[in-house]
Amino acid sequence: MPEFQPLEHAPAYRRLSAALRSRILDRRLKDGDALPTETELARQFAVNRSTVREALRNLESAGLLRRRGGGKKLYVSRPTVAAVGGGLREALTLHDARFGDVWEALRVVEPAIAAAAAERRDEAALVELDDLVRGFGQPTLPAIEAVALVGRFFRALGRASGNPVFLLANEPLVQLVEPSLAIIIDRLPQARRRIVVAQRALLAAIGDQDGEAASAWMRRHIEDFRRGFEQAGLPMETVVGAGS
Amino acid sequence: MPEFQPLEHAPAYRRLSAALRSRILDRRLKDGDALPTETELARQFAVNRSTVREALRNLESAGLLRRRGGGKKLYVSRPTVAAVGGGLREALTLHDARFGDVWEALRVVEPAIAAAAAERRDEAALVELDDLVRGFGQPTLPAIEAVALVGRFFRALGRASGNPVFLLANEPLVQLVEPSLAIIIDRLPQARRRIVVAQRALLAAIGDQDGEAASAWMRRHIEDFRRGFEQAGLPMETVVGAGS
DNA sequence: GATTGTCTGATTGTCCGACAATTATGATGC
DNA sequence: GCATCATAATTGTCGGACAATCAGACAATC
Repeated sequence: MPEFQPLEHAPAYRRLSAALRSRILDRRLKDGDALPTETELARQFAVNRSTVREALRNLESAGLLRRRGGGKKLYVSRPTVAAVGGGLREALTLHDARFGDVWEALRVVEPAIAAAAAERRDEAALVELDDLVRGFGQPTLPAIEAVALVGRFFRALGRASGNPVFLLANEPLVQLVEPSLAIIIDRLPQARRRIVVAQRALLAAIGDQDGEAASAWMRRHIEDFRRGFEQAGLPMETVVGAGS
Repeated sequence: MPEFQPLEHAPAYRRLSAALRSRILDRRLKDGDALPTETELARQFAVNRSTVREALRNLESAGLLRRRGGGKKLYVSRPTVAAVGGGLREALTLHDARFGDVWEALRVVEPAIAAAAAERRDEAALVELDDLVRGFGQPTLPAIEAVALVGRFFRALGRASGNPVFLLANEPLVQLVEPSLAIIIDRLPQARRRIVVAQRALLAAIGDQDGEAASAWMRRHIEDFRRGFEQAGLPMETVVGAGS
């Protein structure tokens, strides 16, 4: 005998946010559209303004609504890559992802991203990557900024891949790996040089639209990263995001 | 001269949710802990209960707080895989991810998951996979349920991989692919047989802890999937999630 | 003893009304 | 046309209110 399902009596603020969410997902509310005022929404849905506000907070944190530059109006928006990636990073942190887990994913995903970027890159992406590689090459760069540049390099690769799925998968990995990378760059003097070499080789392969070479170099780059991690005295079982 | 940053006067509900969020992330509030009542929170943070509620809605939709089985109390929780994956699916839908993009990611990620699952699977995972394969083998199964079983097969693989990063990367892909799979199973009579063959081979490889074989079969399985998609008359440029 | 009914207090969901601070809007002057 | 300013509209936050319902204690019933 099948068990009964608990009958659902969703509170109004959730029904309301679901209603707005579905209107956004089916594009009846497009990216960039301004939402009516809270009072107006309250009138249309026949609920109190407080209820409307709870529903809005719900959608806001999902990245479906956003405030533009200090204004008060809410606009429909697509979740930004950074926001979605941040949520994923949070989730992974709370699920006790270890560095080894992240690295395993990096090893799988990044070579594919590099290959796709090589095959689909345009001129603008090439220029951006070149700038970043050049910037990282400067030996006087503080560690913090060096790490940030590596992050931007990986993100630029993600964009150059032209695949939004890669873009979104890439982001949390980069976010999770940045703190570890800071430690490595801080402790291992040779780390920077190895990164420079890899980045230059990647840039060349991408310039040649040689996906195979890009993928191979990225594989090497990621392997290097693991070695650096271990040489810096950090075990692969380290839980990522523990320090943040 | 660097430009001035707009000074941040974040509204109270956002500061409050940030405060709670950081307490959850640094484990001062652990998974499973019950939150104080809204009135008590309002007292402690010296804000109005309405403000507290807006902050809570914020965390609730991020999956950091959850209500347990019909109760009223809120408990700290880790975002579920399904919830995070759903958010990712939403984001990808709004970013106009095409089937080809999803497929490209599948081709990269799933073989790696299969290999990891083969190497790290335990008995329980093996039994579960066997059940699912057996269930899918029944020829009288309605299409809807067949699709659901395929989804559960992929999810079980993700769990068996023992890598939370894979688990979370897997989920949105499965969610995005399920509708397409339904169409394929509906239109192509041979689809089921090919899936059964692939699942059986995967199960065997995983039982043998043969990561190489599991990876190879999964690659074939995913290639099959693309062929099925095209034979069903759907172009790879189809925007996924357009119909939902 | 286990289940069911009843009471009581606490808590959530929702509403109403209010007001200061800030932003949008429209009129005004150049 | 463009800058300036007064005015209206909107958000953020507050206080209080009340019905619904949930948790726990206790009594009644089988």
